[in-house]
Amino acid sequence: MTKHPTRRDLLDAALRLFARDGYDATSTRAIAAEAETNISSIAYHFGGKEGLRLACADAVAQVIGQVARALPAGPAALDRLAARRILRRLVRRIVTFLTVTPAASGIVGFLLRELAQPDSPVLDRLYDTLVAPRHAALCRLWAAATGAAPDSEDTRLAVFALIGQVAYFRLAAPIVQRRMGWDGYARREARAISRRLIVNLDAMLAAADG
Amino acid sequence: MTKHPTRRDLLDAALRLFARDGYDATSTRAIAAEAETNISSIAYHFGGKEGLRLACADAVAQVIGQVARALPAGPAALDRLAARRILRRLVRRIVTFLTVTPAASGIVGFLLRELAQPDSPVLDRLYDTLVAPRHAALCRLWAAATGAAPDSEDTRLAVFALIGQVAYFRLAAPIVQRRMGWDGYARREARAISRRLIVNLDAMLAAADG
DNA sequence: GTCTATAAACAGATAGAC
DNA sequence: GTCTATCTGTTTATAGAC
Repeated sequence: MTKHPTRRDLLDAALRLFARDGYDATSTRAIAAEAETNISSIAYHFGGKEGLRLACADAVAQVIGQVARALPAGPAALDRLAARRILRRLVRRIVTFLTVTPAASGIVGFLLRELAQPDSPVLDRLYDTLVAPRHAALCRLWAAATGAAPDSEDTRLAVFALIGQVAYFRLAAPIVQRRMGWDGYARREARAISRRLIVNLDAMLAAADG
Repeated sequence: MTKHPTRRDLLDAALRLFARDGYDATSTRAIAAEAETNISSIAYHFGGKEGLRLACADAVAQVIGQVARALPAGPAALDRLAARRILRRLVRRIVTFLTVTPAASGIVGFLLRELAQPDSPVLDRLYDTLVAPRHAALCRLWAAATGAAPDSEDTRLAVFALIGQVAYFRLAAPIVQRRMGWDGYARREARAISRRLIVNLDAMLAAADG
């Protein structure tokens, strides 16, 4: 055995299996086998299956944070055109990440499964450190791009709708790919999705101009 | 005990629990308890846990079929305005169903969990009887409303994007409601979501007019 | 740090009384 | 049809050798 089973291997394996099959459907035996180590190493490194789940949540939050780093953090004033440019870049960036990045399937699959579960023990952590600040930043960007109030109900809903149409392509990937006749997501498919979502974004922005 | 435990009770309980916690995380004991009957009645009525899952899939397909019944089945020619009217009605109808119908949470939750699982044994059935024909009908409607080709790649993607932004509000309901400061979805919330999604739909349609 | 072996709880399925 | 009781396999966690 030339390769040492490590903490990192377990984390990668767990993220992949949690995303594909769900937390409960994934046994620690399967994770250990995928990581090519033994079961008890999970308890050693993470304290147990639940600890591994929380570690996955932290890893996911970190990666998503990187992808969304194009978002301006502060409430700096942006003119309309600059804000719209950033929004378009973000949509393209997120679609590319969701489709062609190899680890994206696991990361987003894990995230969406946890978010769909109202009483998930990792939801609080993910919401406070990831969802709330990023969504607020997107709302400020949307407000700058459209002239709407950043805290208005409609602004927040518009941002959720924007996120929703992007996220759906990863969430419902099996049926999307089947219906499109695609074997998976690669560069060409990412471009086709990106193009349509940018059209939609521009249409929503144009509608805001009255 | 005035109420007889029945097949229907088991189906309702299973749908609710499968949607909330996922298939694997739901034990037959929990289903039986929720239905106020005993475990072995699952085997009696459905042959086992997997049979109950398939029965849930059939029930879901039937209800969704009812909600989408406003969709024209045939390839009858529609003028632009009529097609757009139907599209708007559908969006409102689906949002209302997703938010205020009590059973919607269970039905959609179950559906989305199954669709997210590439190798789910019920995916094939749901895809053939529900997803593919409804998506195709929506594509024809979209084509009639915009002048695009009903089978073009972009038309199919546009329809998925449209579905995605609606579905997201049910899928990510926990974070949406937390961020919006909502206690749940009721009439007022459904109207707010509907209003934004109709704005987006009209914007997308307007963009198609060049 | 990594392993084997095992404990204690839990799963789904089923036999058989009524 | 509905129930109790139980079988058989699997789960997570852990004790302890190395």
